[in-house]
Amino acid sequence: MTDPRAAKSRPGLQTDAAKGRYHHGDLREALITAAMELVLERGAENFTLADACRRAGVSTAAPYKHFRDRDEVLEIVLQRGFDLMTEEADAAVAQAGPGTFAAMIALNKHYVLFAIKRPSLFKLMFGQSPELKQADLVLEQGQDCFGRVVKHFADYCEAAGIAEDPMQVCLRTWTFVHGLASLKIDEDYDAVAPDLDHMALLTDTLPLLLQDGMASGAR
Amino acid sequence: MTDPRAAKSRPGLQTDAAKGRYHHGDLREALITAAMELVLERGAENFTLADACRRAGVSTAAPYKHFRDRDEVLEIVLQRGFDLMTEEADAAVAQAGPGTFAAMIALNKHYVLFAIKRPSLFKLMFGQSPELKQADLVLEQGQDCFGRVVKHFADYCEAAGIAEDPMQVCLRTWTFVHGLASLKIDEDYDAVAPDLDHMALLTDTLPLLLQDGMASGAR
DNA sequence: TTGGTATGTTACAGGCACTTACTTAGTTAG
DNA sequence: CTAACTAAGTAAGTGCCTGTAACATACCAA
Repeated sequence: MTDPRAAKSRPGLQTDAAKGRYHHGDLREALITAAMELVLERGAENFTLADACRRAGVSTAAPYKHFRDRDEVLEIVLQRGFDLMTEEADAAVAQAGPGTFAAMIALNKHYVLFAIKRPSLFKLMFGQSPELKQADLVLEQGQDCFGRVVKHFADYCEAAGIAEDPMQVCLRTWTFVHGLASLKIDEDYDAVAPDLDHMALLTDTLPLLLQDGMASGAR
Repeated sequence: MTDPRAAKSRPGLQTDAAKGRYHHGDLREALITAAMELVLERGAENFTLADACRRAGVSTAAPYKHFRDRDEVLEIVLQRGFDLMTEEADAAVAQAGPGTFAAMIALNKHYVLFAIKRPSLFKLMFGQSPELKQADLVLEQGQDCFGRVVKHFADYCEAAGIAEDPMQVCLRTWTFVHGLASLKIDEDYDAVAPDLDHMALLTDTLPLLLQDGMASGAR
C-alpha cells in the first residue's frame, strides 16, 4: 500500500503542484474537496460532477476511475458532514461542562448554528432522499453522531435528577431543534414571522422540553 | 388512450376526447395535474417537464406556451399543496371542536399525517430552495395557511386561559411538529430509533409545549 | 372569407451523467 | 535495464433534459 500522496516529488520535472502532469496526484481527494465546496456553495441539488471536474482540472470521465457515480461522491461528503458535526458538538459540550444545563444549551445551539452556517450540507445530511443515506457507512456515521448526543443527554438527566429515559428526552429535544434549524434555513419563518428571534425561541423552549415528561402531568 | 382527466373541457369547445386533436383542450391544467402526480410519486427533484408532457400526450416544447419554465410549474404545485393543507387542517379543527385541546391534537396530528401521506409535496412546500417560494403568490398562500393556524391557537389559548402570546405558542409548537414530520419522512429516526412511536412522541410532548411558557418557570 | 392569435409541432443548441475505447504514467518481475 | 502489467487519465459518443426558434394548425372575429 503506497500512499499516493507520498509520490509528490518527481525529480527532473516540475516540482510544482499537479499542474501539467498527466497524473493528478490525489484526484480522489481533490474531487471530494471540490464536491464539499460546491455543495456548501450551491447545494447538493445544484452540484454537478462536471463542475467538480473543472475545479480539479480533469476531464468529466475521470471521476469514474474513483467513484461509482455522482451519488457516491455525495455520500462521502455527507459522511464528512457527520464527522464534523460530531466533533464540533463534543467540543461545545466539553467547553460548557458535561452534565450541566449550560451544556444542553450549548449542544442544541450548536445544532442550529451548524445548520445556519452550512445549510446545504445540513440538508444533505438529514433531508436528502434515503437512497444516499442507505449506505452502511453513512448509517454508521449517523448512529455514532447520535450516540454521542444521547450520552450527553444521559449525563444531564442524571445530574438533574430526571427519572425519564434520557433517550426519550433526547428524541423530543432533537425533534424540536431539528424543526427550528429546518424552518430557519428554509426561510419558512420569514414568510410568517420575519422578526422572530430564533435563538430566543430555542432558549425559551428548552426548559419545557428538558423537564421530566413523566412528572409533568402530560396526558 | 383517452385521458379521463381531460373529460372536463372548456365550455363552447369540443368536449370529445383529446385523442387525435391538434389542440389539447386544457393543456395547462393537464400539465399541472401531471406535475402534481409526478411530484407525489417521485419527488420534486426527480420531476421532469418531459415526463409531464409524455403523460399529457404532447411534445416537450408545449409547456412553454403556458409556463415560464419548469420552476413555474413546481410553484403552482406548491401553491395547491398549501390550499390542500389549509382545507384539511380547518376540517380537522372543526371536527374536533375549535378551542379545545382535542383540536390542538387534531391540528398538529394532521400536519404530521399530511407530511407522511405526501412526503414529496411536503418537502416541496417547506424544504425547497427559496427560489420557488419567493414568488408573491406562493408567499401569500403560505401566509394564509399559517394565519388560519394561529387563529386556531388563539382560540385554544383563550379557552385554556393561557396568558402567553398565541403566536409564540404557535411558533414553538409548529417548530416541534415540523421537526417531527421532517425527521419521520426523511427516515432519520429509523437510523437511530427504529421502533419510535412518532405519534406517541407528538401526543406526549404537546402538553409540554402548550402550557403557559411565561408561567412555567422557564429560564 | 380572411386574417390574427393561441396553441400546438419539429428541429436544434447546450448541459449533464455515464460508457467505451484508447493512451500514458508508474510499478514490478525477470 | 527492460518489458509487461496496472492504475489513472483522455476523447468521443449515447441518451436524456431544459429551453429556444421557426413553422403549422385550429379557432375566432370581423
